[in-house]
Amino acid sequence: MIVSRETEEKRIYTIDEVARELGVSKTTVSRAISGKGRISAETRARVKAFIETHNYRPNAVAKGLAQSKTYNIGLVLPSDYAVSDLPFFQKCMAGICEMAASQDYDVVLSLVTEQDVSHLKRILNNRKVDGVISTRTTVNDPVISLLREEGLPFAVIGCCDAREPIQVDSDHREACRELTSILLMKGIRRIGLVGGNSEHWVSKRRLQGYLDAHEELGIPVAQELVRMDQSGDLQVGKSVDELLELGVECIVSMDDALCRLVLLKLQELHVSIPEQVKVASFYNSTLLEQNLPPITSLEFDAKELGRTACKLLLERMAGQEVSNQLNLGYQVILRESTK
Amino acid sequence: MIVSRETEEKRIYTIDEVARELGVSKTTVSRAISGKGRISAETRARVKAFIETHNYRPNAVAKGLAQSKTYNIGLVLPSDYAVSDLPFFQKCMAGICEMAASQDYDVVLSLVTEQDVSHLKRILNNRKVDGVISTRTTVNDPVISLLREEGLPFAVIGCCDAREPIQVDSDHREACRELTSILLMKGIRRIGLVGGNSEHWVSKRRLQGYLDAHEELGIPVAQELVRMDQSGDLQVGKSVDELLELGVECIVSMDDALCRLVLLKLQELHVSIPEQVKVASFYNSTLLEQNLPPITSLEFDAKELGRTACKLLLERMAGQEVSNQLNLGYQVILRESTK
DNA sequence: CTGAAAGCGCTTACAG
DNA sequence: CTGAAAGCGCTTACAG
Repeated sequence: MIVSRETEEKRIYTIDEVARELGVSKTTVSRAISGKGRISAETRARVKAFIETHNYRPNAVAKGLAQSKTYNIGLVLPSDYAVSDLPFFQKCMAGICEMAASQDYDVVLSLVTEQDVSHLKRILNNRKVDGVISTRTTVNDPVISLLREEGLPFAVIGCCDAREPIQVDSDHREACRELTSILLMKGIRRIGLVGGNSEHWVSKRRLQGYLDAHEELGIPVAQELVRMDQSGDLQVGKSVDELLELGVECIVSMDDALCRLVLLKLQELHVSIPEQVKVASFYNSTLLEQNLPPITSLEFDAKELGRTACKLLLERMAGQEVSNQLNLGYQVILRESTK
Repeated sequence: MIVSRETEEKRIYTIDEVARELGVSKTTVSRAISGKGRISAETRARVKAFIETHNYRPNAVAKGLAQSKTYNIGLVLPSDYAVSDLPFFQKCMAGICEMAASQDYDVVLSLVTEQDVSHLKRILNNRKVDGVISTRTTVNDPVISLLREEGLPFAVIGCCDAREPIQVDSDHREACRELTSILLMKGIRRIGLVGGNSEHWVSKRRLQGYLDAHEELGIPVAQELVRMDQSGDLQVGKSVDELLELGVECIVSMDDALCRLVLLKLQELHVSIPEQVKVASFYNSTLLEQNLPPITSLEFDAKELGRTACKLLLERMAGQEVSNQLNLGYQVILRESTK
């Protein structure tokens, strides 16, 4: 007897104590729980029953140490992203957590900026994770450099230069190409493009899709209609002014926050949508939900991106061969704003 | 010699190997690193130097096991929150991560809903965390029940019934009381209140502040102007219609998402702000940034809430006595929408 | 000031 | 099918 009756409920057993109580070795208890190694059905049942009624909960950290695993994966989030991106990251996070939990892995958070990846460094130094998922990639991404140096398995949601990392992404190039094509085929010629940080891979890919669509249809691109590296209401407002001057027929924004700024400016100028100018955006987030008129948008399944990235990462961590690149689909949602 | 020259760079040492290389015991190495126990300055310097040049990084998991700690705290986030709340949670998260990292703790994510707290249960069962921070509280909060049962130290950002948990919050009652007072003292009498889930403590507190302000000034509350449990554009739109019918002079929304719906409806009805109806909101998030006219709002320092909750939790985990309740400040930002 | 040894709570060859 | 023992990589009384 190890504990008094009164405290039995709250007692946290160790595997040693369980073994002693049952009169077996801890090897046996371990096997009954893990399912590894031969063990008689009867013994297993006895152990399982005891564990159940006495609420024995194996210490995952100790288990990890014995197996040289942490059962943690690191999740790198940019701490400097815009509000409009939040729903995207939130959904990624949900997908990642779900998949990780299904294999009894936990998710350790690391917030970084492009200037400061020290938080991730700390986690890697402490060896608190068996793998890492990063949720945004930039050109010369310091997170990726760090991860490659470390030699830890990792996945990115997005893409990067290197070949080894697992890269899961929506096909932004193709999505933007299709959206642009549709607009061009409607006879809309002067399509303005309002984009964010051109050092983000995702921006580059989208721009490429926009250019591809024009090339395919043999329609020359008017470079002055392409406005990258936009941020803030003043800059976007100015760009909208200039685009209107240039006779733009449609303004495609690379994210919903930019689109919101475009919409505010158009409203201020009393430009009616879609009569005078058509509008399209990305992400289809709640930020633009309920807008009048409803806004044409691309949609990506962020949760599925998270799930997939996590699944592939776990497989690679388990030593399986996994494909390095995977593009998930997207949807074009046509609404009144481009009618 | 343990390793060949070529692989030396990448070699991950154990404390045992470091000790052997230096010809000291691992006790000594441990002491040199932790600073605990007596050790000669010279020995310490020698150990430190070796560690530095050979890139020895103590295994935090093993350290944790030896100390019966995990060096992790759990962060419970509702996975079902609205977009407008995201910046708030994001900032909390940043504050928590920052404070945790400063004490070499990591943050393990747990996404739950009011219906499903199984993810948190898993983490508690695995004993992967030494303490927990929850970022939203509801009446009969299942997260809090679980945490109290478990007997783990925890903090909430928000408030709850129990007395033991650490509760860090903005003073929502007082904030809403002050905002309402200001409006009442401007001579505005019929103030509509559009609120969210009335089972959320934060909603209750705000409502109380609204009522208090009226009572203090001896102004009767028109119950029909109070609209709790609002969500979705249809319901909010209908409430706005009805409030206007009732001759409302100002509409206070309990969060920026609700306020956005109110604004959309007012715009649709061509009601001008602030001439015909005044408008105020909470959070002062980017969701309403750039709105014309600018919206009067309360502001809370979410990052500081996160920092503080984490700091108090870490202190309690270290066995210190800490105050259970702490209210942080807020700001009232008066803008054109209530002119 | 320093070290040998036990311990944190598990897993897993190895032997029987 | 089962168990004794070594090991995962640390910390920490205890003794010297």
